[in-house]
Amino acid sequence: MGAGVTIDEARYRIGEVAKAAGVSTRTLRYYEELGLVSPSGHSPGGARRYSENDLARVLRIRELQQLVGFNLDEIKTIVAGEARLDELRSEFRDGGSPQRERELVAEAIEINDRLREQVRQKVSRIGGFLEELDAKAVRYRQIVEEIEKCPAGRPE
Amino acid sequence: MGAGVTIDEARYRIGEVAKAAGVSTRTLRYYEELGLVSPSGHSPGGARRYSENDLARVLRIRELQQLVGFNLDEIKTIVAGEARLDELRSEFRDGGSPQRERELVAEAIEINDRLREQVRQKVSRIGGFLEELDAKAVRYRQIVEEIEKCPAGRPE
DNA sequence: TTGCTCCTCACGTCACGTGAGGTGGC
DNA sequence: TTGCTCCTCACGTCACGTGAGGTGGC
Repeated sequence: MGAGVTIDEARYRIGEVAKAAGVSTRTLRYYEELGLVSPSGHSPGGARRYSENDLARVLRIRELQQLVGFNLDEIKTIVAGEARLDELRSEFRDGGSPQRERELVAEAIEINDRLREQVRQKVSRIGGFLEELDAKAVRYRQIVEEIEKCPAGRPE
Repeated sequence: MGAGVTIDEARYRIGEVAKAAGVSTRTLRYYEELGLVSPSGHSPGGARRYSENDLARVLRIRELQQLVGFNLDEIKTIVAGEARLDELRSEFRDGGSPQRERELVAEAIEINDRLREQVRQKVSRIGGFLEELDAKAVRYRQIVEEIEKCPAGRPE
């Protein structure tokens, strides 16, 4: 059922995807084991072949993992929601039921808003941390100046 | 040798420190095992007693771990450098050799600057990610509007 | 044919989580 | 004395790292 044409060709080897995403091949196989990203195809000999879309998924997973700090189980839920949204896009072009469209977009908005809130908090926390480091840098420079001014020790 | 007076009293139980730092008691014992933070004292019965300073160390470790993404081995190096700087402060007040002071401050500045650079990069990356999420949020809202405008399906 | 990359086990590691079984402190 | 918290093993888990030993593709 539906069009079986492969729009996004699977031509990247696992090592190429690993390098592009900054992960190990072991990591990609582990993600596949967990059902997070599977190669869109295989070579006749059984080697994994990834598509451009597969690589994008891996990059997305890394962002959620390293920048937001989700574990792979939470990430699985999020990317599943986003995959549903991709389905929606096809349905939308094919003129699916507007009722269902509304539902799916509402769901996507909810996922995205929750994510935004968490990332905003993270940005704020790490921004505060950076300010502390900057303040420290200023203080250190002042200490250096003080040492230079009285080279023979401290005047009580 | 030196003053043996405990300036910073060790009066917090492990559970209190754990709660205040948002970690488990297991985590605190693990940090101790690695030589990252040890309780400043013990009860007669052998229970750990932490000082205000110990808690600050734990919070510091968490920042470096969660916000910057260092592993515990890297963190050990950093906090060791900062501990040396605390030594410097005592030495400085006691009027130590200005030569040695200069060296230690220079070292502290280097550690701090490296840290700042990494955090800055992180801030920039996560900031970009947040912008993407914001853009997505706008797009989703536009899609909702479009659906509302043509409730009978898509024209063409 | 020679390298290089790929494959599947499978054990190791880091940063803890989670009981098991027992003792301490207001 | 009753809870609650603490103690030390010690095995489990998550997200991979790291070979072992063998096959595939330009």
